[in-house]
Amino acid sequence: MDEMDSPRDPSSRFTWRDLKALRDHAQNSPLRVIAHIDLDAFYAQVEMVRLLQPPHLPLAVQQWQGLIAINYPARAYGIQRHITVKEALEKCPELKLVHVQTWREGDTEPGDWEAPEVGTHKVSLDRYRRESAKILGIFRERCDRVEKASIDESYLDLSTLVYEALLEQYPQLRHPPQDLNTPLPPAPPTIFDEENHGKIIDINNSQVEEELPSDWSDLSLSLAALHITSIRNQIRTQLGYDTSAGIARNKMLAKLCSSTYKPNMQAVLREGVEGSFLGGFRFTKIKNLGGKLGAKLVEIYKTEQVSDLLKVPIDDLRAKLGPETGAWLWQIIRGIDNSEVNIRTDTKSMLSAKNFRPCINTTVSAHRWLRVLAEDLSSRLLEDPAHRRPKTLTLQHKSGGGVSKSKSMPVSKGGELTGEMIWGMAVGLLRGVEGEGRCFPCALLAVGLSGFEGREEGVQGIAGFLVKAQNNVPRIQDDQEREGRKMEEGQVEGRSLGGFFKRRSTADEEPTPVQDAAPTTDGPELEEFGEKCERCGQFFVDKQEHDDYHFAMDMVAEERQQARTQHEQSVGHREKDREPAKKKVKVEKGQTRLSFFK
DNA sequence: GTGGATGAG
DNA sequence: GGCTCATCCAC
Repeated sequence: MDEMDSPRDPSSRFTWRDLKALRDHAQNSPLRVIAHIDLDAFYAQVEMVRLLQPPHLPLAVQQWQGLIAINYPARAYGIQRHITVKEALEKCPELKLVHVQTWREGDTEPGDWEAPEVGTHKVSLDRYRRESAKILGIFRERCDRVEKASIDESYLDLSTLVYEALLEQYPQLRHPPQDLNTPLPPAPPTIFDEENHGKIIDINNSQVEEELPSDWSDLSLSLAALHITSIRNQIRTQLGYDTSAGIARNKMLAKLCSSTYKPNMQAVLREGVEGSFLGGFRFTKIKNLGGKLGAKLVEIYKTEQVSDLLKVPIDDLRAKLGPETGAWLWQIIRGIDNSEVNIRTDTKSMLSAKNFRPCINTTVSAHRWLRVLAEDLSSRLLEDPAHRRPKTLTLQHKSGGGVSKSKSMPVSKGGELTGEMIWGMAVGLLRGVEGEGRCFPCALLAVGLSGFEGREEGVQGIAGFLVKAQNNVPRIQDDQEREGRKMEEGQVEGRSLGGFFKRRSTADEEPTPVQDAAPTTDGPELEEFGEKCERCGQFFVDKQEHDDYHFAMDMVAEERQQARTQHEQSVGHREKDREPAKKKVKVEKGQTRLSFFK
């Protein structure tokens, strides 16, 4: 049996250990299956569904005079992101334009104003956040490991699901031998078809079947692709949205994959073609190489092609980029990416910002805008299902000259964090800015909340928190060659040592102990810092600052009342963006064979 | 903990 | 370009 690479060699390239690693969604499992899903022209689709626009009509979402989302029919007219509304209409007079929702001062909720003015309104993305949450809900319903990457993108780790499907479909995999290094039994042939799996990326086309004998890796990808097809169908039938997806060994490849055949399409990157697939890309397309690090690479190596970088020895990369960044790059351009799918879904910070053009020049004006930002934040706070509180509040300020600075302060514990409280704190911080130097003219104000205490979802137990995800670190570290720690060569491990110890089979795993976590320090008996305010019950440290809060609050109280009555008069139509919108439910192909996953 | 940089969408 | 969000680092 010493014959190398015999085409008829029945044994699998994978071992039983690899199969267990798949079950445990280990980051280094060679059978790992990751999907990346994103929504096509997301904001535009949200408006199309809401307004019952037929899918073939051109539509764009507008923010002031710019476009922030353009649906595919509109793109066919050559309408792109950076052109103005005027230019877009010249290219396509029948273009349907929808402005994002906006707030005005005193509004208690954002509205659909036809022609909001940049001087008096602030945009609100709430509608898209809400739709995003619904979509995420479906992902999580169908997959136990979901990472929300942005408002319109998610990663799904399908490893455990695929493992379970494999066992169900191939019972011979249920009985592992003593020695886990034994090769798996031969895999049955895998047939991909575009109807059910999506596009199959094979660089050399027809030869692939010959060059790549089928193995369990193909089966894994196949099962994953079927599941993703089903999930995408669910998104379309329940919510009306088209998505694009990529299915591959890891996050980086999955993401590149999903963008290959947009829109409304998915692609599978088969085992064995990763190299040639990646080699064709400009490396600036790879995550973390789109900015300064990528530019630095271009400068050093005078190329943008991944294929050229493949010729550079690892030592050279490490010498020129620093040991960690160099090692990371060496791996990433070879398709090696062990970064984990991070199952955290609630956001860790919130920011509400407003650019001023032209700049604002008075404290009064600044206070009024802060009020709007604060109201935005407090309403978003209310929608947080976990009802969490931030630890820190930050005020950002950018002067007319472009100099930006930020100030932050702890958020004292207590009752509900209202818009007025947020506003009061922001006003206090602004006062600090004013004290330090030129505050006006002011080009930007932003208020942020961060340090949310996570009553985490707990669905996954604590396993995920024990792993520090050592291996995800691009960075430009010019001078400092701070070696300090080891982290050697290509093999960035970090995980999996405890893997087999910790986890039993998924079937007999005991319910994860969630709620005994520890009462933490939170609680009524906790001693508060500082002094308690007679008026509002808040605890404060800096009396001056807290007085400012009340001062500012009183000052604008009457203006607010005024603004409110104005608002009520002008609110004409405010159709809630409910509208079940049964859009285009056409018969979906490929549903029948997917049921085993459910 | 705070404030700046960087990167992404 | 405007608006969010995340992570890392120096202080």
